[in-house]
Amino acid sequence: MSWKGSKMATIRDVAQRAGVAPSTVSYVLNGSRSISEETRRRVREAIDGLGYHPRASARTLRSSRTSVIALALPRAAGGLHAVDGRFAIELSDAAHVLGYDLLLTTSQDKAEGLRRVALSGLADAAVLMAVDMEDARIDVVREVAFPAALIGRPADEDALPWTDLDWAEAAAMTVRALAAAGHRQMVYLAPARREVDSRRSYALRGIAGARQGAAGTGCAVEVAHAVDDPARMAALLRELFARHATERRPTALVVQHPSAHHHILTSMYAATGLRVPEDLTMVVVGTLPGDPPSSVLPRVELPVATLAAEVTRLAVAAAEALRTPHAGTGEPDARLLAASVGHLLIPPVLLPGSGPGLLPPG
Amino acid sequence: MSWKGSKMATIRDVAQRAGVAPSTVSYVLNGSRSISEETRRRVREAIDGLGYHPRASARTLRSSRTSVIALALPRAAGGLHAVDGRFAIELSDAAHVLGYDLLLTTSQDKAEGLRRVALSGLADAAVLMAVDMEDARIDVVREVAFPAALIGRPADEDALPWTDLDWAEAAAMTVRALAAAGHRQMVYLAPARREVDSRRSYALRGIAGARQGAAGTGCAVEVAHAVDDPARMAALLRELFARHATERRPTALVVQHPSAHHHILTSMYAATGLRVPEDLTMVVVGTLPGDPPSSVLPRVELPVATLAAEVTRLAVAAAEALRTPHAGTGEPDARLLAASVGHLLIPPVLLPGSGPGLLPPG
DNA sequence: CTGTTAGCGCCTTCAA
DNA sequence: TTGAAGGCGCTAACAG
Repeated sequence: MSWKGSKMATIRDVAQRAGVAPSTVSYVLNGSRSISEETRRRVREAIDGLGYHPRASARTLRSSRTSVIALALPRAAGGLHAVDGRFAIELSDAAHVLGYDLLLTTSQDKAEGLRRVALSGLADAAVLMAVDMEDARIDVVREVAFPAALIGRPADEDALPWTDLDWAEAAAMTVRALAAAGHRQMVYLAPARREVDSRRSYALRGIAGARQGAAGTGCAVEVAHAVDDPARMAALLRELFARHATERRPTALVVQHPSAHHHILTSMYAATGLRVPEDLTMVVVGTLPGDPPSSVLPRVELPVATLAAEVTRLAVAAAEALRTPHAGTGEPDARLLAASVGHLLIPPVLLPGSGPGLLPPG
Repeated sequence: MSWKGSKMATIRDVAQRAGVAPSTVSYVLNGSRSISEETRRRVREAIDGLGYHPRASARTLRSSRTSVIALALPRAAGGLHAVDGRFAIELSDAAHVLGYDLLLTTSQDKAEGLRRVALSGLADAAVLMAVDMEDARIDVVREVAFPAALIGRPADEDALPWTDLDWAEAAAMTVRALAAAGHRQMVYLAPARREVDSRRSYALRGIAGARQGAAGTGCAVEVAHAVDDPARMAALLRELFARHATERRPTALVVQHPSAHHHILTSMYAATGLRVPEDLTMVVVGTLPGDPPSSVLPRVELPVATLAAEVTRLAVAAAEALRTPHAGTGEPDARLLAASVGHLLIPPVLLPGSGPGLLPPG
């Protein structure tokens, strides 16, 4: 078979074996011109016989297409959310569906990895995960005119194509639903303060949505920030729920910190003496689909697979737009890239959970 | 700057601007021969001035090195563990440390993705995650003589280099520690039956270790398999802990299903009326470092970062071994590849957790 | 210490 | 419907 010790077969070996020209083999391979059935069969046979497989580097050098999409993960301090890994895998699947491979780029210092991948032509386009409101990586891809699409809604919505869950509406809808169910006091436990300080889009929009959802309902919504340390989180929960007289104690807790809600759920009783859901209604925003502990609670899921598929589509579209020469000048046009910008804001769905729902305890 | 609309700078542009030969620029770039300080400086200036960056495809075509490592994720039915994504990210970091990028390959049908990546020369080596005792991907990489290393200990330990947590010892050590603390009856909740049916290495070895650990202690260890569905899991917990008379009820639960222990922790009381840790000692095997809900429990952590670093090292070593010509014949030798096989079995550490430890309730 | 040159394997225009 | 030939950008062997 195709033992790698000797030289591997090339397109010329195939041509020779099939008794045709190398170009004919190439055409058979990528079907860009009509080939007689007989020739095609002979070429196919030679390919199978030699175990031939085209070399990606030669293809890319010639055609300047890689069939690779780069994924720029954030990798900020402390930010090792389970959701990042889940996205990586879903994106890999989505890319394969479109005929692409996925290259991981944990961009650490000022998006250096992303810039390197773009400049060295390792990928045709990039997907940027977990964007900040003003993201340095956005400047990088624009500077080097590299096709890219974002998971996350940046402040400048027209700079690049993006897709995102509508976090603001997710939070607002949740707060409104709790208010309608009769809650008067609630706590919105937002992502850790570091996420807010680094202006992560989902965190800021979620908080804004919670405030906006409360407006007009007459509900009091206190916003707090999750902390990583278990002991400090327990202290925070005590502070939030134990400092009030019983009749003024919040009756609902909305958690937007996706990686903290397990911990909250398991430590709530020990920390505050309150049981979920008997003594406290808890709703989670941004859970991963298929997570059993979340499925008992009312929640808004983060549609990871949909987001992955959509952002991949947008990235590929951007790559194609850049490759297509402009009608007038014959050159690929930066404005064309901007014009191809598309958005997709996914409307949140509030799922009931298998528990007693949103009604206040008692 | 380096606007992509026009043609991008090549090594010849740099050479011209610096007044040297293209090869000189190449040598400055990869330092494989001594260059005068003056020349080096001029070349550097030209590179910066033009915003030049070498094209990866040209490099690869010429040198047949990609500086890319492929990661073959399993992607079996239902197997979307949080640990997979976490590994992907840690591996990406580990690869970057060694100067490699990481290409994701969600190998679905009979490792087709992996075979394609190997044959098309997209990567220098592969890392195979979550291997089965007899893994089809092992046959694939051997068939095409592609350098690879495994996360997970296969049945044939000498086929390829691998690294793994010593799951058998982790389970045995846990059971022994519980027995020493005074437990007489315990439950070992192993990974889902599907993991066992597909002969996942960590699952089989964990179960074997639990049994072996029990032998000689006089302890009764019942092995059960986690299930995904919350309702069925609750039923299982009831079955395991509620069917015995109180004095014969198991007093300890060891959970090896890494993605299920959150759910078990949150649903145990509702399902059985037992509280952790007041009424039941619970130990978790294979938790992810930094997971707050796990840190309250006694546990054996899965050292993801270490495993990622080690397996990357092994994969790169395998790639280099294959590239090095055999002393005698001048050809790279398949036996050399086999001889370079290395293993690393990481000894488990039983962490105490922030709770009351291993002592039986009451 | 530096320059010249021959490809690596493939795609694609041009010619038949 | 097919063949011949040039070159994508880079590295490394050979020559000075």
